[in-house]
Amino acid sequence: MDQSEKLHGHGAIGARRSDAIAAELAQMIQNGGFQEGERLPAERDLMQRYGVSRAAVREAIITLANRGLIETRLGHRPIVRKPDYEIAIDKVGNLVGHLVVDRKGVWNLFETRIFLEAALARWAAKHARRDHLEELRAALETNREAIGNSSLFDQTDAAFHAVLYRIPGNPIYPAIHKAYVEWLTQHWRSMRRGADIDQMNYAGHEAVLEAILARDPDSAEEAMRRHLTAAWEFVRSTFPSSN
Amino acid sequence: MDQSEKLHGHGAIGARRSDAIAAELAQMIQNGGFQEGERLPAERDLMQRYGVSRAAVREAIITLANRGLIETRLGHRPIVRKPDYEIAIDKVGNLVGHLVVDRKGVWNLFETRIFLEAALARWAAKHARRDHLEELRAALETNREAIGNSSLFDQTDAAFHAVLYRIPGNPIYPAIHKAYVEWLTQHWRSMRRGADIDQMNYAGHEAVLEAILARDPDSAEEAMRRHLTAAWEFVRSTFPSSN
DNA sequence: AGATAGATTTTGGTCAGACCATATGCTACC
DNA sequence: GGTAGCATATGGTCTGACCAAAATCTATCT
Repeated sequence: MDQSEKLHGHGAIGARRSDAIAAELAQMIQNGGFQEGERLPAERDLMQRYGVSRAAVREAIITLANRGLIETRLGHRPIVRKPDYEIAIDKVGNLVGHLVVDRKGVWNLFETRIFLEAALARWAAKHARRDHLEELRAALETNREAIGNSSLFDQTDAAFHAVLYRIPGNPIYPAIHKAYVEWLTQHWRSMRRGADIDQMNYAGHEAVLEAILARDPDSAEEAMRRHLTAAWEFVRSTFPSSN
Repeated sequence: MDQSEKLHGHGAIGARRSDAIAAELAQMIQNGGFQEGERLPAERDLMQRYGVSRAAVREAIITLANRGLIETRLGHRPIVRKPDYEIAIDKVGNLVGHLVVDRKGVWNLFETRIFLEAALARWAAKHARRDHLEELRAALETNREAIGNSSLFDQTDAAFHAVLYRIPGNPIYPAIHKAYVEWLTQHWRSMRRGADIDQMNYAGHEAVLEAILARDPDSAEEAMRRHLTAAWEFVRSTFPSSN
């Protein structure tokens, strides 16, 4: 197949040559034409292969790099990467950052978290295996020991919730959890608080776990909703009243 | 602030100048330094403002365009855009394409859909307002009339589910629904089927609505799970047995 | 022979200047 | 006053060059 012919051929108005090249390379990466870790041809090779200038090739390379499909380093040929769910969801953050700056945007996001975690708690109450329950117990204990140490508490807090995201066994859920933590955390990192707040959050976790252990989906969902709604009250208080 | 100074200063190894410029412009867009619809300065202006070559400016521009923060047209200065949730999620589709090609990847995605819609059905049964119920009724009726017309049925099918995504009043849910439809549809578009399949899916919708109207969350969730699980059986059958 | 240090080559990052295609806007003519 | 045509602005592309970092090769030393 003559690639340059093909690329020059379809004269979609306004379409950059680099876009066509990027699309072509992206498809080759997705279809296995390039394996993970493999190195892409050098820019000077690609410009010959596609019959375009180096600028066009570079613009395509940069597009792929922005998508996370390749890694670029000075002096190196680009390395092929195949982003997983976490990386993919991470990229969304860059796009919607402006939607999550005001109180309403953060609330929309937080509301989906409450909704999802309530459903996860319900799921755990119905389907969690014994090893999952043990994980939850251990995470709760670690969380209890961190009461009073703000940064450590946050860490163990997230770890407790993370277990719930792992229980369904679908890699998409942990990726979503990571996104929640990264996007939402920055909004309450600056919060001053004492051990009493930690104590309250710990109590919330405890209630959730108790309901799960009792195999009571309704209570588990309710406990999680109560816990996260209470947490939201503090996030909300950190926002300027105008927004 | 002397931008060129700043940009040349932090010599983070491997960092492209265009990345720094893109980040700077992206922040100005998000912070309202540029309003939606406004036009960015010309490339030749930006190269002077940042003290870099036009290639560097162009690479930054292309990065922003890929993120959907600006629109570029030949002969036009770039136009500032602020992507909403739907556009953002759209962009992710490019990234996870390779994760949604084999059966396992599609199942992971479909499983989250079952999980989410089951929770949405539960929510609707508990909180749907009268106008929501009326919307559901109307959507179901339209869906019934489309039985036998495959493409029209798919359309009204999606429309019925879309109502459920709208009920919580959070714009993130409809965006997710759009993503599901776009990412998953292509895997069963090619499916041959008769009116009997439409009839089955319609019956599923009907059962869901009945449970919601009866304000029975458990039944609503159960009906939705049954409906989507049945739908999955057909998607699954379209995959090569090897994957 | 193997390891190490230095020279050469590869390769991405940047710059400069030019030309083309398209959109915009001005100007002169009707 | 409206319209056609010309000048201008602007994005898209090309060519060729230079720099910096990494990789590779080579010669030297142990």
